[in-house]
Amino acid sequence: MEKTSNTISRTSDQQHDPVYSIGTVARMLKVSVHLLRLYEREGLILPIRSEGRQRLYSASDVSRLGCIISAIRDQKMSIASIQKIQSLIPCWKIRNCREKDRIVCAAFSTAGKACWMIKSDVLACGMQSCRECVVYLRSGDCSSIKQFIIDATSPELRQQ
DNA sequence: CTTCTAACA
DNA sequence: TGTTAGAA
Repeated sequence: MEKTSNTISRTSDQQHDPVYSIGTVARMLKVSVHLLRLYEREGLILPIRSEGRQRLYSASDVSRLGCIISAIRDQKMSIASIQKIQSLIPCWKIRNCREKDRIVCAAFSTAGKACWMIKSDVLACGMQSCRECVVYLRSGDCSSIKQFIIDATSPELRQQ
């Protein structure tokens, strides 16, 4: 079952296929390419790069960006506040990190940055590509992120 | 298309 | 601070 997997299965998944150029995404979301690059620098989005170092976005990247843009535009959230919320996602729970690993993990001890933004060699999960990690992937959908955290963390926390 | 810097509201 | 404009 994919519920217990830490990565999304990769069999020509249309949702996660990186096919859109930055210009295409900018046109789809009605924003400038400059802005999309800023959001990437700030760690809000992780597009992959083609061999020519050009950004490629998937369909889920586009909906993730839609979520971000509406948070900034409509809900008047700042980039920093989005980063703050993302930094509070319990990745150690979601990925079932051991206690002794979590204690020394840079992703756990760093405040204000999401785990996928942290470049450190002391990441407990040892994730190579955070783009394919469930913590990053499932946190992009504003409408289901709370349910995702409930499902992904231990069931004993659910009662009460 | 890319990164970088400067500037606007 | 979010966003845009232009250089190279």
